[in-house]
Amino acid sequence: MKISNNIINCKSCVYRNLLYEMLSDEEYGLVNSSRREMIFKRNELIIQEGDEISEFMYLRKGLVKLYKTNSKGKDQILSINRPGDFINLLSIFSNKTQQYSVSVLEETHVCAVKIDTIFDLVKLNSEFSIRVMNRMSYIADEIIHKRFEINQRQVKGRVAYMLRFLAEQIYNKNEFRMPITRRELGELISMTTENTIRTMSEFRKDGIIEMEGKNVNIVDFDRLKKVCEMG
Amino acid sequence: MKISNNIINCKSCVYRNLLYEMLSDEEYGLVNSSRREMIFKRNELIIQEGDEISEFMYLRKGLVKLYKTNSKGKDQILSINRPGDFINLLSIFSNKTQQYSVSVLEETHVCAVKIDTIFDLVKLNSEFSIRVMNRMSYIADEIIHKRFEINQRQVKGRVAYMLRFLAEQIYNKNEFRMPITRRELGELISMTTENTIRTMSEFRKDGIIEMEGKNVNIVDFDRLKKVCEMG
DNA sequence: CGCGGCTTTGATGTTCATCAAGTAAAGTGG
DNA sequence: CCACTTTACTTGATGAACATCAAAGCCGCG
Repeated sequence: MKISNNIINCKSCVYRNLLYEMLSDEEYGLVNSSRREMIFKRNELIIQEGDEISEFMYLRKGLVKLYKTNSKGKDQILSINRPGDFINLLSIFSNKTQQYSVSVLEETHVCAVKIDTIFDLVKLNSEFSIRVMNRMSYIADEIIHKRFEINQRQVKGRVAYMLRFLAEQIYNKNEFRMPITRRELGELISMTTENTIRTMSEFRKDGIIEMEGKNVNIVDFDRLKKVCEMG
Repeated sequence: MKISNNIINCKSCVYRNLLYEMLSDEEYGLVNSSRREMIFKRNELIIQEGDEISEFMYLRKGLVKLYKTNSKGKDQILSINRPGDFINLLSIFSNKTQQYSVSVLEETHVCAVKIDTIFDLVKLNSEFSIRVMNRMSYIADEIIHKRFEINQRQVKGRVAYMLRFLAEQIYNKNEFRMPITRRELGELISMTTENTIRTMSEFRKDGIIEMEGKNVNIVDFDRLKKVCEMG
């Protein structure tokens, strides 16, 4: 991780609209003065489960995974998040410690604002409160919904679901470079690395995808959809 | 469902402390004037997934299940909730429609407050906002945490986990009447009814529990714990 | 260039879902 | 309130789905 020297003007930041647009200049000054900006490289840890929560963090750019480690040392990935997802928002208001770890899949720019500043803003500006609640609600619903979808499928359906997710929601393309290893893909859909790979190989043999290392091209999207919907 | 005639004085309500304690008398009057109270019997539906959200609802008394129905008509239970858990809180601030269904396991008293009143209160009272966020955060974390714990276990561990949950968190006793059917227990831990029953029968044969119909008595709690922790 | 982590495939066994079939309990309508 | 119908509960047999173990090639990085 390195502290960003080249601090980007917040006026041009997408979050100015998403979260801060209703703040007065004075209120926004509070954010800015308690804000720091960081850049993380792939595999770096942004948040460690169990750490004390002192800042509210959000992604300006990049891709991260949100996960928990169980007592046997195995990780379970809860979600993959992009800018707009407030990565520690869920725990911030009920816990003193982080409930999930967050690490970096693709180079990520993070803004961190002192948690006390967020509380101050909630007190000062009710529109801001509503926005925060809206984002919390949205993230919680999304995580729960995704786990629900994954849970009711078996292996083929799960892999298909995640490939669709990556193509449709992350990259908006049928061809992309997988941001996660096969093991991580397994951790995301609750199956072993071997079966994850086997299933992807099967999709390739069936002509649903092309695949070379981390590069994936979904050549028969309709059939992928069908597998995803069937099971 | 019937509308409660015998409206209980809110001053004596546990939620006066949990959620409303910082409201002024005037603010509290807003709640009261837009509030209605209902009583539901077992198996009645309080909230239907997809319905429009017009009220914020919370349990005064009782036990409910929160669930989603998949495209094949199968239910998956997300959580079992008691008073203090705000049953549609999670979706309220990001969705126009309910994301989960809620139905009754044990006779339940519900208070419903118009959603607009909640928004008004958020605007009027920032302490109230913080409380709402705290509860949202807590519920989301709890649902996600439970699914995480269930997911990493296999059948025996899952059943053991749920029996512990019922004994420790719902009834505070080793002997209780199961509030859910075997099928519902299966829906809660993502396994078939048959295997759920088989596993419970096994626990009985092994002398971990006694069981007669819906009545369960955990006679060897240490061993149940061990099964729960092992797998 | 060598070491560790990632990827891949095959063989094997375990876990679990499904099907079947019967008993028990609970709800429903005359 | 009893006959009837439906839903819940239970056990066994079977096979499918999946985890585990093993072995080997590959890739990237210090």
